[in-house]
Amino acid sequence: MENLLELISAQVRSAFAECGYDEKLGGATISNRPDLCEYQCNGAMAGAKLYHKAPIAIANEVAEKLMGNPAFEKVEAVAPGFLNINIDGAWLSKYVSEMAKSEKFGIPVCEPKTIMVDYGGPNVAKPLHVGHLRSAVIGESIKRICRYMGHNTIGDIHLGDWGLQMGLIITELRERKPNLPYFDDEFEGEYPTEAPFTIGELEEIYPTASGKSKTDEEYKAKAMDATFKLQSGVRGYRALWQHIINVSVADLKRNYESLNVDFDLWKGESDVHDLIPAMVKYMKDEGYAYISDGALVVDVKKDTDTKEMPPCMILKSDGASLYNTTDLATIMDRMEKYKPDKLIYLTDKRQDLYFEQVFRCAVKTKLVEPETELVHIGFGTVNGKDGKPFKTRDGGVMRLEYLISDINERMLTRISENREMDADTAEKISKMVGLAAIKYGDLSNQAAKDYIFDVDKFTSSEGNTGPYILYTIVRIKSILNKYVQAGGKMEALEIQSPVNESSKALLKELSAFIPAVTGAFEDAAPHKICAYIYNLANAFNSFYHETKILGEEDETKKQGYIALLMLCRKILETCIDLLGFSAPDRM
RNA sequence: GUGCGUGUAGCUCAGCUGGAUAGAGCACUUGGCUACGGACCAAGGUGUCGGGAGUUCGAAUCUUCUCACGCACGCCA
Repeated sequence: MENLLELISAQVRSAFAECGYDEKLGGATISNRPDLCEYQCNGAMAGAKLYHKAPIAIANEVAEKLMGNPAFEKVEAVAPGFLNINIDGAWLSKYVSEMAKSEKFGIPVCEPKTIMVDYGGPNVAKPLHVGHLRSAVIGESIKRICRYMGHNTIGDIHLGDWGLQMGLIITELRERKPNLPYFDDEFEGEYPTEAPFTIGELEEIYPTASGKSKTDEEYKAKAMDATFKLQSGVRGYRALWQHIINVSVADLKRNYESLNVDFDLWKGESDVHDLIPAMVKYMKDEGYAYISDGALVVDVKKDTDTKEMPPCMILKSDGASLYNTTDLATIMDRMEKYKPDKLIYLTDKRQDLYFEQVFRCAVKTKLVEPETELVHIGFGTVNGKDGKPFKTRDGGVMRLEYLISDINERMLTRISENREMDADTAEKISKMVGLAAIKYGDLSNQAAKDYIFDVDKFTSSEGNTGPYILYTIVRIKSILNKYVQAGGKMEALEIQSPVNESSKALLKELSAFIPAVTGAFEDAAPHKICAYIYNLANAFNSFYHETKILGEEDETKKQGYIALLMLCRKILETCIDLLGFSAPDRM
């Protein structure tokens, strides 16, 4: 379906053309003066210069042509040359009614592309903390938006499961349990299927080992040796590594599940380890890579650069691979296996320059097709109320798990204050509302900016918050429920023409669904969906307070309201699903 | 030093492909359920859009200079 603004613009454009002006002038926008009109077109003012005519004269001519157009209730030319438009109620309701019957509310069918979203990026054996929140939450939403638009979308977690960190863990394990068969070079039997540690131990082992390596040179050397042995395939080390992955991934899955985040692929850095030698050889053979200060690099400078652009490093001077190497090998692997048209990465914005280098390198070395889109979405920091990075009270790193349970507890208290329900249900609902609070709090901000994680604000049901959106949905569900219980039918209901200002306002908001979602997709900006549903929820609540719905005696009108509510609920639910959370039946 | 980002109401944030009087929410004040969820709704005041200059009929938005803060700038990820 065509977006409503486009339909309006099309009418205005042809009016401009009929008057002998460039039709490009006819673009309409939502009015920024809702007290004067609903939609506006400013083309007459832009046209004044082109045609050496007073803008108001042009506007008058165009307005004249649009008079009597069934789509409009009012079109007037206002000094100095604005075209003020009000849409016809019946025409609008017909449009919205059409939306309600269309697949995906009329989102235009696109030519499907393959899009890979690389997000999450946790390291194994390390607990998730606040820093992991944004990548997961924003990435999940972008993935869902791409998918909803009709693209073949693949989410990959891109685990940090290779390198020195693994060597550190193995070293520390060896210190503690030297008698394990994994460390016995003579051992030729089957290794145990059970891991010799729990997730709790693992989470403690890594920081301990990391701390030791910073002060103890000998220990560090051991860790590097262990890393080397692991990477060269020593059997016991590989078996131990597999245990670490298994234990850790099981825990990660549980954590991501509680965030309603799921990945299609659980690939990691280790998956491309074997591809590196061939890739390096290729880059050398084709003359892309050369030695500089001992390291192997690819130049990625461009003539148009206004800034310094360091080369992209492929191998360190000791010959070891690094972050760049695995990322490039991953790109190569993805191109081969999935042939993506677009790759989207979500990381901290401090990696902007890094990704620019990697992308340029991938293009230059032809790892990707010239038309492959490479996008890095760098997000800002999660800060506390003091504007500094979010910490626990004692200044430590905040574990994501604790952050979530804090919020859930708060929601649980709120629910118990307001409703009577059994403990299990209350807990379940508090988790749903808590998740909405966290995700909406994050997603309603522009990704690139830092934001303040304000627990009081996020969990409040007043203002632009997740709980407010959920409350609105729950309210609609409750009304619809009552309607059904009273024997009302849900089928073949037609949305009727607006009866008052608030119902027209609601219809207008509903009609803005298509541009809201397509806009969020094009800019990879979930906050646009938040802004949209906040407006929609407001419009619904105003309508609700002004209109008697179930008490309406005119049956046609009443059914029209129910149809309106059903659409409103579906659109809200669709949108929060795109954001990555869902609404309970009660709260 | 070079580059990137940010700066909008007391606070948290929208708006940034130029348009009319710069918007929300919170906080503050007041009003509203014998109609469907009052976790709601309605009404009210708040601004050198960091500052200067320029382009334009018209600038928060574009250009340029400048200030403040943050970040990144080859062997970390």
